[in-house]
Amino acid sequence: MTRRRSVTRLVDVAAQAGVSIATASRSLTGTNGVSASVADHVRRTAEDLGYVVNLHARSLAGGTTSTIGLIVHEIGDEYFSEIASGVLRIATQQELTVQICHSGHDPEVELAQIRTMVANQIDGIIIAGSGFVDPKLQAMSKAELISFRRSGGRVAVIGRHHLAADAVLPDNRAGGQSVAEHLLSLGHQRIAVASGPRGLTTVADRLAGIEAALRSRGRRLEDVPVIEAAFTRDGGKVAAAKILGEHGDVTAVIALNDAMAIGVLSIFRTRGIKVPGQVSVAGFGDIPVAEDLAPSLTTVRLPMAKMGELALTMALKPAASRPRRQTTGHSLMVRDSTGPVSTH
Amino acid sequence: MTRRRSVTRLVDVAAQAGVSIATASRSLTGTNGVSASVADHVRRTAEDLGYVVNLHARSLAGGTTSTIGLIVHEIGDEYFSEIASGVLRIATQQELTVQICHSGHDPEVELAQIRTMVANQIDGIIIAGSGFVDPKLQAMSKAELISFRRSGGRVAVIGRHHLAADAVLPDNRAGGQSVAEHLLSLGHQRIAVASGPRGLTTVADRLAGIEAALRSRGRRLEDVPVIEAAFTRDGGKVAAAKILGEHGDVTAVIALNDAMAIGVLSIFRTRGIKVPGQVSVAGFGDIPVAEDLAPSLTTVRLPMAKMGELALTMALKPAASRPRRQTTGHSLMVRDSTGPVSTH
DNA sequence: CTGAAAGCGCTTACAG
DNA sequence: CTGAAAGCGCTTACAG
Repeated sequence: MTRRRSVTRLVDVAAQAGVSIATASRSLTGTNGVSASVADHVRRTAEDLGYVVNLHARSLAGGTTSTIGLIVHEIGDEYFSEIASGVLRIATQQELTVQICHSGHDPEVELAQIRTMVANQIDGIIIAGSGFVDPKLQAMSKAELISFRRSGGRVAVIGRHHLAADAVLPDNRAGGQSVAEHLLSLGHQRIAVASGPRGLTTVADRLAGIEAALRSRGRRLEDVPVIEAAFTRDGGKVAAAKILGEHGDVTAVIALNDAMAIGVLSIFRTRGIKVPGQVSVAGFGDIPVAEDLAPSLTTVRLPMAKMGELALTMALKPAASRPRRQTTGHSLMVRDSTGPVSTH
Repeated sequence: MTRRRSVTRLVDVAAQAGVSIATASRSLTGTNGVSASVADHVRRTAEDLGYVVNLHARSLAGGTTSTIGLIVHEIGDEYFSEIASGVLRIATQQELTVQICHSGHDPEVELAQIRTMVANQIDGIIIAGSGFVDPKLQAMSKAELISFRRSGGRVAVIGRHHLAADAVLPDNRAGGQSVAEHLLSLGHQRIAVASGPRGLTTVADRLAGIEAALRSRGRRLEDVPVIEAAFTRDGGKVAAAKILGEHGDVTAVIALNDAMAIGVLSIFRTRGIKVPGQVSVAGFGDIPVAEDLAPSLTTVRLPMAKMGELALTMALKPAASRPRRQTTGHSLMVRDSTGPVSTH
């Protein structure tokens, strides 16, 4: 954009304080080897002059940036804004700058964003979106991240990726199992799943958990309608409409995230379907509003903000020889949207 | 952090392509004055080598960064994540990097964040939090922004601030008036307000709108209990409890944002208070989930994502001689949480 | 403890 | 159309 007019520079501070720029630099960065009185004087002078260091110059000269990049699918989605909130909490605390961008579930966009971040000499990258079941889709991103790591960059991902990076692993599989078992134990036999794209690892893992629960009762996932739609509220609406149309006999719906569950509840409300009287509905994630829905939503709680904190914390540690994994727990929040299967 | 090992630099590309770094630079930035064939060759070479420009060096040499800063109170709040989503939409489109940070309703934190951004040679700053009624609280921020603008930086704020910057002005006053009139016309005489801190301009403006509606019916704001609490869901709970305890006769509650309204609904549900049968509840903002609450929330719709888009769009335009203001509209979304005053 | 100087990786007048 | 060179504002060996 426009060329910036010159502002106060280190050389101005040094001149004003009557020292060399080397001493001025050391005083301001807190490098030792400067007498306390001189350092103090320089700092005061800088303050008086309203000096702020040019981070680009510092980065170029010193090789550090103190900034980390955060890639989310869509910040308007509460799942990601909670994660982002956790990341920002730690970042503020560590005086780190955070760059944020959308990937929109698109591997090509993700790759472009990673490249931009690398170009920005970012210190670390956190990828918070779901991975893809097909490793080919992220092969380019993977190559980019490997070279980034090789040059000293740090990477942490949230969720299962084929990116060979430190990872925070949400308890998707076990969570899926818990919620399915909950419904099965309430007597539900005809369960449908409002699912996001099965190409996403998040979706695949949650489905795998549901499958495990079914298996333990001698049933198979293949016998359960899994309706794929967008991993959003609108996707939930689409899935709900389809379930109503094609599988009118279901007594329970598991939505694979809370956004979809909200869409399902919305359609059911519109169509006058009683929840949980006629159909039980469960979600996944436990975004803050889940307990304020009516009926309040039974869902699998994942510690989103905590996951953001963990990811950044991992990224700040020196790289290990092999990728670290940190699993989160989950808890099934049983609320009002699920109940025993009605027997009439 | 750690010093980065050297990666492919422009000089490597130039050597490989057999041209000077000046020509290589021009080819890559698309500056004209390079023969098409040479430029093409350089670009291909760069691609082959996986070259990505060092933005810090570019910034230092050229004075541009292509990055903008976004300051929100808290990204976990849907109001701000919607705004951020709008900002990111435009930013992606314009190939701009976005730095994001929390201010947490704290003027000092805000000031520190602004300074960091200025130090980062950011091209533009967007402040999305509410302003403060007391101009003194942001005097330092204002000074910082003025000097930032003087040196070529661009600033846009969302909401009323004493910052003398381009502003997107949410329709807070008119919105407050609309929602109050809605309730008054439903026959409600005893209305309480679940309010955020009155020191925030957002709160003050919404209250002013409510006051205008009351005045037009010959009533005064002073006669209405305005319960101040945190501008969050928890604050809404606190306010609701207080209203129930101290003003048990109210028939309607206006919450000054949707987060507070959700808290109010939550308490009312717990206490078994029928909405809108016993008490009507209205919010402000229309976050996406508002229509999915039960009862669905009557609220003032503000185009949050659009506001984010507008703010960045303004910031990208060359500065005008005097601050521009762009007002948004609002619409009252009448849903199920408000109804006529019960007459028994 | 302090300073002169090299160098980080680019862009952009300036000259040809 | 192309290149040699200066310079952006810092940090950090290297000398003293």
